[in-house]
Amino acid sequence: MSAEQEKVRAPNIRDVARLAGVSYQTVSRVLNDSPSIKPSTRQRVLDIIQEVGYRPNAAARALVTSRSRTIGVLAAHMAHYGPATSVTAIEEAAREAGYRLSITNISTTDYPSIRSALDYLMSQSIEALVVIAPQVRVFDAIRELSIGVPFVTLESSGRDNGHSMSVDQVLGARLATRHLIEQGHTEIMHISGPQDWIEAEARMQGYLQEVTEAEVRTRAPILGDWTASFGYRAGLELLRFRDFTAVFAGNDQMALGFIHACRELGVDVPGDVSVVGFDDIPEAAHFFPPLTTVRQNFTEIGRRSIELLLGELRGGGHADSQLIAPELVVRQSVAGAPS
Amino acid sequence: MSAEQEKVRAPNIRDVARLAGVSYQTVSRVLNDSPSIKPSTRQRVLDIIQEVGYRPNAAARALVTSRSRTIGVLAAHMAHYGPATSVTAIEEAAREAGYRLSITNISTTDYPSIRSALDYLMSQSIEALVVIAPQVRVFDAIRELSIGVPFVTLESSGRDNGHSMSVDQVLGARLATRHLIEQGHTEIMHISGPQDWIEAEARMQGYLQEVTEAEVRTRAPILGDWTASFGYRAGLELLRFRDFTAVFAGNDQMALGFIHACRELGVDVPGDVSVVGFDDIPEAAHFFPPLTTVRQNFTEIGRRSIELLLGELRGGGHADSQLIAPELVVRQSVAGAPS
DNA sequence: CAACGTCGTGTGAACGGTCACACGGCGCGG
DNA sequence: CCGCGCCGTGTGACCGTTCACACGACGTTG
Repeated sequence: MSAEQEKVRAPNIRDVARLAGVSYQTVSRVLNDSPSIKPSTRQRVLDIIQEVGYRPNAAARALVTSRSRTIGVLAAHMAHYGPATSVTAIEEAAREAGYRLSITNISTTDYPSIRSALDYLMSQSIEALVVIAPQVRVFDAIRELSIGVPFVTLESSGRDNGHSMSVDQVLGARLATRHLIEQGHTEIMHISGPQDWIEAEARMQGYLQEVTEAEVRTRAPILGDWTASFGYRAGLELLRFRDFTAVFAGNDQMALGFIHACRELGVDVPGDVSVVGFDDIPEAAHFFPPLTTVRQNFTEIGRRSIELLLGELRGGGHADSQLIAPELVVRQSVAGAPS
Repeated sequence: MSAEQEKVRAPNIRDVARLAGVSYQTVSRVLNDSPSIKPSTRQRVLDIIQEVGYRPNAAARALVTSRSRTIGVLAAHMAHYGPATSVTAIEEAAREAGYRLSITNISTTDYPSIRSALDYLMSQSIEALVVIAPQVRVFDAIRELSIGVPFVTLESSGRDNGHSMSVDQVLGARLATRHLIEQGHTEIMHISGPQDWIEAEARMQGYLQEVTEAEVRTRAPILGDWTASFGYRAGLELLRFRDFTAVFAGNDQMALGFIHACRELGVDVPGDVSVVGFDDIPEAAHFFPPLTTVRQNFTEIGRRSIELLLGELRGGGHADSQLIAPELVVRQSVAGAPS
């Protein structure tokens, strides 16, 4: 009976105006802090707003200004560490700038599913789009559907379309591979991510570049799926022929799985085989052995992607792609090549 | 010059109506598939819609119906495995039901920050709210701010407010502890999560209950922060006195860190000390040793929370809290107590 | 002292939909 | 043959805000 808010319409701008003894336009001006308004009037309006708990209606605003103040996020595997971390940063930056986010996750990357996700976002009249779905297919879809809003793609280095914001995957992979080579390894396997992921491809390129440059024998990478389980199974398979002394895994999870397989087969890491991962997930420092890996700053990526988008939204001129440098984190999963 | 869409206003419902030779109301009826409409008319309208690429304007709809079709999500630590997984499921379920999500993440759980997050969501006139921020404080804030929409809290078992949807944390903790006891352990440490997390508290309760029931000596749990690093440091500290033979960690990460410490100090897991975790993150199966842990189905939680909210939104009568059973996953980090 | 710019404020229309209601035509029962 | 109900469709109002423009008062300038 006390808090029985029986269909009491929320106060609108005219209610506030009436109570403050001004016109609705004046209230609107206060809301959008327009310069020419008498301080005393402003204060009076502000007081009333506070008093009645007035909240501007976002829908009405969006309707009349035709600006939704919404940024769409299209993510694949949003639950993974990297994307999730970036999304968090994106959300924070967007909120700070007065934008809201509309996130959608795609579980499969087939064309219809991308299309439907994009449709879903467009139907909310997003003003900009962030894509964290680093599959080649997604980019094709975006180009093809030619969405009419500024967009930025995360984690898509190498595929420079003028709208990307990513850690330099190629460089990261080179760092990892070079580290292995510097330790004297000449037989280096690469367990890659899925072929259609741009990140996976870029890391593979980096590996390949470094390996050929150092005139070390190139080996055909094996294509995984990012999971620890795959790393484990791949390890079991690979270790039947001990014709390598080091492994560069496409991410930390696969590295973990691989190490698991090593242990099960009595192969010592790093004694017999050295391993380096990619991402530096928070757990990597506590793997056994603590994993040498390549750190990417996902937060930075997220933050800067919104910055870029916002700039484009305001300024007009669209900013260029940016590449963020990754960092090799040396721990204990790499040793010199056994003789 | 080709795709130069110079400020061409998107087609609206009246444009479609004109082109189809009907009134705008008829188009509206087609959109909301109202029953009484001649099939031929409907088809004609549909064709035009397709042809001109008409998209109903969500803002206009929201304005007139005063239904935003938006569900708010308030998350703490959205980048963590559990929340991220739940959010993914929530997103999918919501989208399927024609709702969109507005997600906001809080990094600190002080009152102002919760309040501002809630404000942010309310200003978007969300129709319902999902809270994945299992701190006591958050609940108090919600109650106090008495948001006028149905809400559900995830991961808050034990704190039954009639709106929760969670895995039974107490049961999970009992399962874990009992498993240890059944293996003959009588000196069991518990590394808990932060005290103000409801989950942490519930797991501690479960541990305490089981331990007292089995008439095993109770030990004061140590309060951690969920991170692997904490588990590691705690391990280093704890292992100075080897007065326990088993550890129940509040989550898998802390278990990992603890095991890391063990290894560094030459303590064998599970030979000298048994360890069980909580969550069953995908990596847990590949830890060394593979971690015995308690699995919670985060996807199920997310899915069902939306189901509950949707029911309340449609039906009216609000559903009860639900508890989902966790599952003990036995791997290799637990052995019998050393004599 | 008239003309003019500036300040602070108000008025009408528009944004793109839905809702409530009205309306003509047609089949059917009394 | 008239009245009634139903089917399919149209008309006006309204949701809550901003935009374009107008307007009165006042101070300044020629």
